Amino acid sequence: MGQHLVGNHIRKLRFNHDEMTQQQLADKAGVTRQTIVALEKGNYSPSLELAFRIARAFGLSLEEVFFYGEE
Amino acid sequence: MGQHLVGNHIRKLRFNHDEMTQQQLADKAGVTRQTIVALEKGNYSPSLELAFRIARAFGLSLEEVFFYGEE
DNA sequence: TTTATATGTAAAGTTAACTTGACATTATGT
DNA sequence: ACATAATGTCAAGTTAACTTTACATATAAA
Repeated sequence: MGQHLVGNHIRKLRFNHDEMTQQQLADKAGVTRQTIVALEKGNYSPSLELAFRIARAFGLSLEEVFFYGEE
Repeated sequence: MGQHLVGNHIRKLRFNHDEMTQQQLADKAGVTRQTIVALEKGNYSPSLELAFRIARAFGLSLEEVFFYGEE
């Protein structure tokens, strides 16, 4: 796990976008729900490829979903 | 390795930015030169964290360096 | 009360990102 | 001719992202 400098707004965005559930987002992004849970908890940061798919699921750019360093 | 949907402009950007060498970029991004070589060759796509550090090394946003799908 | 949906958590396994180390090639300069 | 810097490539090892499975809790609806 270590300390992660990458954060995200996934949880917040899920509720702003049709109240998307973890499972729905996972399906759209092509990962398991556990992965979404881990990302929301900040356990680790995603691969760049997954980051793109998640941003795409929200119709947003990478940097609207993920940030480096403190918010 | 697999097929990667994520591409980058690293090699091109290196030459546009002070003709930065692979080693210099690696140092700035905090990885080994082998990692830069692999990324330029498209062997794999970086972690999101590394993607941020590389973009930062160029003073660019993530999506100015990396793209999803065909260019 | 029972059923279904959404979320939380945990642990073991797989895979891909990244490291380490080593050597080859090419070009530039002395 | 020799040295040095930049790049290419290969192989084995480590670690973190991601999967799979499983069970627990909470809420709301029938």
